[in-house]
Amino acid sequence: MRKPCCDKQHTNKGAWSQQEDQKLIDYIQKHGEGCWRSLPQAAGLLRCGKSCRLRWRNYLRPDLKRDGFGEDEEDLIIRLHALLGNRWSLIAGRLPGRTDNEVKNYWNSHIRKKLESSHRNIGFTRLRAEISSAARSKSQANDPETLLAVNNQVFDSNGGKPEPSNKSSSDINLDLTLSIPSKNKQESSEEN
DNA sequence: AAAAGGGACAACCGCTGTGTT
DNA sequence: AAACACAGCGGTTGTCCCTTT
Repeated sequence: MRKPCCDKQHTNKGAWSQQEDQKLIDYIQKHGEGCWRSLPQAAGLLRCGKSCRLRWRNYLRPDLKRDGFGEDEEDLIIRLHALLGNRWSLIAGRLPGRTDNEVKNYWNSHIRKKLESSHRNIGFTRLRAEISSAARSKSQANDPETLLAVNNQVFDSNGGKPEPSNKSSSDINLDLTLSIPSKNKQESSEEN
Protein backbone atom coordinates (compact mmCIF):
# COMPACT_ATOMS: atom_id res chain seq x y z
CA MET A 1 0.00 0.00 0.00
CA ARG A 2 1.40 3.35 -1.06
CA LYS A 3 1.84 6.05 1.50
CA PRO A 4 -0.51 9.02 1.19
CA CYS A 5 1.05 11.97 -0.62
CA CYS A 6 0.73 14.08 2.50
CA ASP A 7 -0.47 14.05 6.04
CA LYS A 8 -4.15 14.69 5.50
CA GLN A 9 -4.77 15.52 9.13
CA HIS A 10 -2.70 18.66 8.77
CA THR A 11 -3.87 19.95 5.41
CA ASN A 12 -6.65 22.29 4.40
CA LYS A 13 -9.29 21.10 1.98
CA GLY A 14 -11.90 22.81 -0.10
CA ALA A 15 -11.84 26.18 -1.75
CA TRP A 16 -8.61 28.16 -1.82
CA SER A 17 -8.39 31.51 -0.06
CA GLN A 18 -6.81 34.57 -1.66
CA GLN A 19 -3.92 34.34 0.78
CA GLU A 20 -3.25 30.75 -0.19
CA ASP A 21 -3.37 31.63 -3.88
CA GLN A 22 -0.94 34.48 -3.34
CA LYS A 23 1.49 32.29 -1.41
CA LEU A 24 1.45 29.72 -4.19
CA ILE A 25 1.91 32.34 -6.92
CA ASP A 26 4.73 34.02 -5.04
CA TYR A 27 6.51 30.75 -4.45
CA ILE A 28 6.26 29.56 -8.06
CA GLN A 29 7.33 32.92 -9.41
CA LYS A 30 10.44 32.70 -7.26
CA HIS A 31 11.28 29.03 -7.61
CA GLY A 32 9.36 27.77 -10.62
CA GLU A 33 7.15 24.70 -10.91
CA GLY A 34 8.16 21.26 -9.78
CA CYS A 35 8.72 19.20 -6.65
CA TRP A 36 5.09 19.52 -5.66
CA ARG A 37 5.52 17.23 -2.70
CA SER A 38 7.83 19.58 -0.88
CA LEU A 39 6.28 22.79 -2.22
CA PRO A 40 3.49 23.25 0.35
CA GLN A 41 5.87 23.26 3.29
CA ALA A 42 8.39 25.44 1.49
CA ALA A 43 5.67 27.89 0.49
CA GLY A 44 4.05 27.88 3.92
CA LEU A 45 0.84 26.26 2.72
CA LEU A 46 -1.24 23.75 4.63
CA ARG A 47 -2.15 21.94 1.44
CA CYS A 48 -1.38 18.66 -0.22
CA GLY A 49 1.16 18.90 -3.04
CA LYS A 50 -1.34 17.52 -5.49
CA SER A 51 -3.81 20.17 -4.49
CA CYS A 52 -1.21 22.88 -5.10
CA ARG A 53 -0.39 21.47 -8.50
CA LEU A 54 -4.05 21.35 -9.51
CA ARG A 55 -4.71 24.85 -8.26
CA TRP A 56 -1.76 26.22 -10.18
CA ARG A 57 -2.37 24.36 -13.41
CA ASN A 58 -6.12 24.78 -13.54
CA TYR A 59 -6.56 28.24 -12.14
CA LEU A 60 -3.51 30.34 -11.29
CA ARG A 61 -1.22 29.88 -14.29
CA PRO A 62 -0.77 33.27 -16.00
CA ASP A 63 -1.23 31.86 -19.51
CA LEU A 64 -4.75 30.57 -18.88
CA LYS A 65 -7.70 32.00 -20.76
CA ARG A 66 -10.51 32.83 -18.40
CA ASP A 67 -13.18 33.58 -21.00
CA GLY A 68 -15.74 31.22 -22.46
CA PHE A 69 -15.12 28.71 -25.21
CA GLY A 70 -15.56 29.92 -28.78
CA GLU A 71 -17.38 28.03 -31.48
CA ASP A 72 -14.13 27.15 -33.17
CA GLU A 73 -12.74 25.77 -29.93
CA GLU A 74 -15.91 23.75 -29.44
CA ASP A 75 -15.65 22.31 -32.95
CA LEU A 76 -12.06 21.37 -32.33
CA ILE A 77 -12.94 19.67 -29.05
CA ILE A 78 -15.66 17.67 -30.79
CA ARG A 79 -13.28 16.60 -33.53
CA LEU A 80 -10.55 15.64 -31.10
CA HIS A 81 -12.93 13.83 -28.78
CA ALA A 82 -14.25 11.81 -31.70
CA LEU A 83 -10.68 10.77 -32.34
CA LEU A 84 -9.11 10.46 -28.94
CA GLY A 85 -12.01 9.78 -26.59
CA ASN A 86 -11.71 11.04 -23.03
CA ARG A 87 -8.02 11.86 -23.25
CA TRP A 88 -8.60 15.35 -21.96
CA SER A 89 -4.97 16.31 -21.49
CA LEU A 90 -4.25 15.49 -25.13
CA ILE A 91 -7.27 17.49 -26.24
CA ALA A 92 -6.35 20.40 -23.98
CA GLY A 93 -2.85 20.31 -25.42
CA ARG A 94 -4.31 21.45 -28.74
CA LEU A 95 -6.12 24.38 -27.13
CA PRO A 96 -3.71 27.06 -25.89
CA GLY A 97 -4.72 28.50 -22.54
CA ARG A 98 -7.13 25.68 -21.76
CA THR A 99 -6.69 22.98 -19.14
CA ASP A 100 -7.72 19.36 -19.21
CA ASN A 101 -10.10 19.99 -16.33
CA GLU A 102 -11.69 22.91 -18.14
CA VAL A 103 -12.13 20.94 -21.35
CA LYS A 104 -13.55 17.99 -19.44
CA ASN A 105 -16.02 20.17 -17.56
CA TYR A 106 -17.03 21.95 -20.74
CA TRP A 107 -17.56 18.67 -22.51
CA ASN A 108 -19.64 17.19 -19.71
CA SER A 109 -21.75 20.25 -19.09
CA HIS A 110 -22.16 21.70 -22.59
CA ILE A 111 -21.09 19.68 -25.57
CA ARG A 112 -22.23 16.23 -24.55
CA LYS A 113 -25.77 17.36 -23.88
CA LYS A 114 -25.77 19.47 -27.01
CA LEU A 115 -24.68 16.53 -29.11
CA GLU A 116 -27.13 14.18 -27.46
CA SER A 117 -30.08 16.45 -28.08
CA SER A 118 -29.35 18.27 -31.30
CA HIS A 119 -29.46 17.33 -34.95
CA ARG A 120 -25.73 17.68 -34.85
CA ASN A 121 -25.69 14.38 -33.05
CA ILE A 122 -26.56 12.63 -36.30
CA GLY A 123 -23.56 14.13 -38.02
CA PHE A 124 -21.39 13.49 -35.02
CA THR A 125 -22.33 9.83 -34.84
CA ARG A 126 -21.78 9.42 -38.55
CA LEU A 127 -18.48 11.22 -38.38
CA ARG A 128 -17.27 9.10 -35.50
CA ALA A 129 -18.28 5.93 -37.30
CA GLU A 130 -16.41 7.05 -40.40
CA ILE A 131 -13.30 7.87 -38.43
CA SER A 132 -13.37 4.56 -36.60
CA SER A 133 -13.94 2.68 -39.81
CA ALA A 134 -11.14 4.47 -41.60
CA ALA A 135 -8.81 4.01 -38.67
CA ARG A 136 -9.57 0.30 -38.40
CA SER A 137 -8.51 -0.12 -41.98
CA LYS A 138 -5.08 1.05 -40.97
CA SER A 139 -2.82 -1.33 -39.12
CA GLN A 140 -2.03 1.23 -36.40
CA ALA A 141 -5.60 2.05 -35.53
CA ASN A 142 -4.75 2.86 -31.94
CA ASP A 143 -1.87 5.13 -32.76
CA PRO A 144 -3.02 8.72 -32.10
CA GLU A 145 -0.93 10.10 -34.93
CA THR A 146 -2.58 7.76 -37.40
CA LEU A 147 -6.01 8.58 -36.01
CA LEU A 148 -5.39 12.28 -36.42
CA ALA A 149 -4.19 11.86 -39.97
CA VAL A 150 -7.23 9.73 -40.78
CA ASN A 151 -9.46 12.32 -39.16
CA ASN A 152 -8.09 15.02 -41.40
CA GLN A 153 -8.72 12.86 -44.46
CA VAL A 154 -12.31 12.17 -43.40
CA PHE A 155 -12.91 15.86 -42.79
CA ASP A 156 -11.37 16.84 -46.08
CA SER A 157 -13.60 14.42 -47.90
CA ASN A 158 -16.56 15.79 -45.94
CA GLY A 159 -15.87 19.24 -47.19
CA GLY A 160 -13.80 20.24 -44.23
CA LYS A 161 -14.63 21.25 -40.72
CA PRO A 162 -17.66 23.38 -39.90
CA GLU A 163 -17.42 27.03 -40.87
CA PRO A 164 -15.26 28.84 -38.34
CA SER A 165 -17.03 31.62 -36.53
CA ASN A 166 -16.12 35.27 -37.03
CA LYS A 167 -14.53 35.39 -33.64
CA SER A 168 -12.16 32.62 -34.57
CA SER A 169 -9.03 33.14 -32.55
CA SER A 170 -5.79 32.84 -34.42
CA ASP A 171 -3.97 31.09 -31.60
CA ILE A 172 -6.00 27.91 -31.79
CA ASN A 173 -3.88 25.16 -33.21
CA LEU A 174 -5.95 23.60 -35.96
CA ASP A 175 -3.01 21.63 -37.23
CA LEU A 176 -3.89 18.20 -35.90
CA THR A 177 -0.40 16.85 -35.86
CA LEU A 178 0.44 15.24 -32.56
CA SER A 179 3.37 16.43 -30.56
CA ILE A 180 4.45 15.78 -27.00
CA PRO A 181 1.90 17.69 -24.92
CA SER A 182 4.26 18.92 -22.25
CA LYS A 183 6.64 20.29 -24.85
CA ASN A 184 3.74 21.83 -26.67
CA LYS A 185 2.44 23.54 -23.56
CA GLN A 186 5.87 24.80 -22.71
CA GLU A 187 6.26 26.31 -26.15
CA SER A 188 2.89 27.99 -26.01
CA SER A 189 3.61 29.45 -22.59
CA GLU A 190 6.94 30.71 -23.80
CA GLU A 191 5.16 32.52 -26.61
CA ASN A 192 3.10 34.44 -24.07
C1' DA B 1 -40.06 36.15 -1.61
C1' DA B 2 -38.74 31.57 -0.70
C1' DA B 3 -37.78 26.87 -1.93
C1' DA B 4 -36.42 23.45 -5.24
C1' DG B 5 -33.91 21.96 -9.14
C1' DG B 6 -30.33 22.02 -12.25
C1' DG B 7 -26.09 23.70 -14.36
C1' DA B 8 -21.30 25.09 -14.09
C1' DC B 9 -17.05 24.73 -12.24
C1' DA B 10 -13.45 23.95 -8.67
C1' DA B 11 -11.41 20.50 -6.12
C1' DC B 12 -10.57 15.79 -4.50
C1' DC B 13 -9.62 10.80 -5.03
C1' DG B 14 -7.65 6.82 -6.76
C1' DC B 15 -5.16 4.89 -10.34
C1' DT B 16 -1.45 4.74 -13.89
C1' DG B 17 2.90 5.79 -16.16
C1' DT B 18 7.59 6.90 -15.72
C1' DG B 19 11.98 7.64 -13.76
C1' DT B 20 15.21 6.32 -10.15
C1' DT B 21 17.58 3.39 -6.95
C1' DA C 1 13.95 -7.10 -12.15
C1' DA C 2 11.68 -5.21 -8.30
C1' DA C 3 10.39 -1.62 -5.33
C1' DC C 4 9.63 2.92 -4.60
C1' DA C 5 8.55 7.96 -5.29
C1' DC C 6 6.54 11.23 -7.83
C1' DA C 7 3.81 13.67 -11.38
C1' DG C 8 0.00 13.42 -14.14
C1' DC C 9 -4.55 11.82 -15.66
C1' DG C 10 -9.54 10.94 -15.74
C1' DG C 11 -13.63 10.11 -12.99
C1' DT C 12 -16.31 11.78 -9.43
C1' DT C 13 -18.01 14.78 -5.89
C1' DG C 14 -19.09 19.13 -3.54
C1' DT C 15 -20.49 23.73 -3.64
C1' DC C 16 -22.06 27.87 -5.45
C1' DC C 17 -25.20 30.36 -8.25
C1' DC C 18 -28.89 31.04 -11.37
C1' DT C 19 -33.46 29.88 -13.01
C1' DT C 20 -37.91 28.15 -12.42
C1' DT C 21 -42.02 27.25 -9.82
